[in-house]
Amino acid sequence: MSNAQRALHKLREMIFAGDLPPGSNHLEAELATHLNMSRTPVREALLMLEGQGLLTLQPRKGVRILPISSSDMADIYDVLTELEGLSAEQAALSGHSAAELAPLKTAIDDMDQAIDARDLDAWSDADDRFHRELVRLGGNGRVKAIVDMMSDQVRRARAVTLALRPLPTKSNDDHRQVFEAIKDGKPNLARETHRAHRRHAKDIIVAVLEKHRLKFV
Amino acid sequence: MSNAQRALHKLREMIFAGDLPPGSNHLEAELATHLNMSRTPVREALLMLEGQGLLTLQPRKGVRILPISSSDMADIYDVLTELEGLSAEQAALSGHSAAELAPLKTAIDDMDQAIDARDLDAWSDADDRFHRELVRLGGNGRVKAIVDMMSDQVRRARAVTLALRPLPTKSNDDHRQVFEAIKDGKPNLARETHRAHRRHAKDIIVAVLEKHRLKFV
DNA sequence: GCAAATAATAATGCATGCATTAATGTATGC
DNA sequence: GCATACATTAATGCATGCATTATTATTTGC
Repeated sequence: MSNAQRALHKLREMIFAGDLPPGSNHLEAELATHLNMSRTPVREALLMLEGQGLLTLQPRKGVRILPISSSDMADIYDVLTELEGLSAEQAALSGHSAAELAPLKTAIDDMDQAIDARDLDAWSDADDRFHRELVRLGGNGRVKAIVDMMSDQVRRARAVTLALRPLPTKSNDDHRQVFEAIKDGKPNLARETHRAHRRHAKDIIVAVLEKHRLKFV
Repeated sequence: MSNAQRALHKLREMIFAGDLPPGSNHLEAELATHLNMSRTPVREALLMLEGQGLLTLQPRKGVRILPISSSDMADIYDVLTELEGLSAEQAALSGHSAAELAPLKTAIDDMDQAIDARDLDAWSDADDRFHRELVRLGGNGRVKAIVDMMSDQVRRARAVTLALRPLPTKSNDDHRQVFEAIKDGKPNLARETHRAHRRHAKDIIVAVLEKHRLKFV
């Protein structure tokens, strides 16, 4: 694995772990020293992360980790609503076998378990799996790439919001309905059910972000 | 303007002009010589273009300009259908003034003129303007960024397909209906009308690409 | 004559150093 | 005392060169 790849992964980790918090600035040289390599591969990694919307390179001001406002999150959820809705529709149209749908089912069951156990991390992990699997079943590579990027942003915001909101006990009913619609080959139902699910999730997370926006820089 | 920026723009031009055709391979050093700069800024530009899905960097094989298959184009149009549909909906919800909607109207009128004059380039240009303006009116920055990227790919494919298909005399009726729905504040109508328009366009371009896929590498 | 091993070639990945340029601090004139 | 000009500082942007590594060519053994 190249140094640039290593830098990319490490910097992503640092961003998601909060070592590089939203709104903070960092010099290329600092990051290079920290990563124990020269500026060249670090710069390459930073350019890629800029393309992914996680930061911007500001000449002479350093690398700025982009904050996520509530309106950013609204935009992101709107995109997710459309593209995951499309994925649900396409998945229902594809006539996937029970075996192919198994990971989706597993994710839903895991969420149930996590809710019973009041385990936020486990729930969050299973929720991610559900949405990733849904998009995979949709079979559109571009959608997958876009949703992955947007999900990164959601994950960053979730680091703040998850502790601030109740366990989403109800959302798994939605997931199960989407699953059934896909299994039964009902594209329109799958699509609209999932869209409604995402719109609801958007309202919740945007409200939480608005309420606690002072915590964001 | 930095050399890296210049390289980015120049390489994009070369790709869209067909100087770097889909499927072709090129060495970093060659490109750097051609652009009259060192490999470093060229490499930075290439990394950005890789992020935009126009090419891939293959160690020791050179830069490969990505070909566009008919199934790629189907995926891309599906994304455009959803996100532009969302934009039309949001634009209709925003209560834009006649002045704000003027560029959209102008683009439609220009397409009419281009059709009368049998001017494919002018039509293509006005069509781009219409879609870009629609997305701008939608007011979602993420949607705009994604649609811009996908539109680049459509433009690359269009370089091949435009000469192969008849002037889209009918499509301007669709555009006008979308415009009216936005002006009249009918989000659902705007959304569904535009979605139908894009689905139709998808069928046409995919059919053309399938028929002439041998021309693509 | 063919296969495998080895050598030669060539392109990338990265470290390094320097020139450029923006930002900050200092001094000078009014 | 304030504003403007100048000097200083520091970070980036980029050129350069080299080490690494994959590919190709060559050789050698069978």
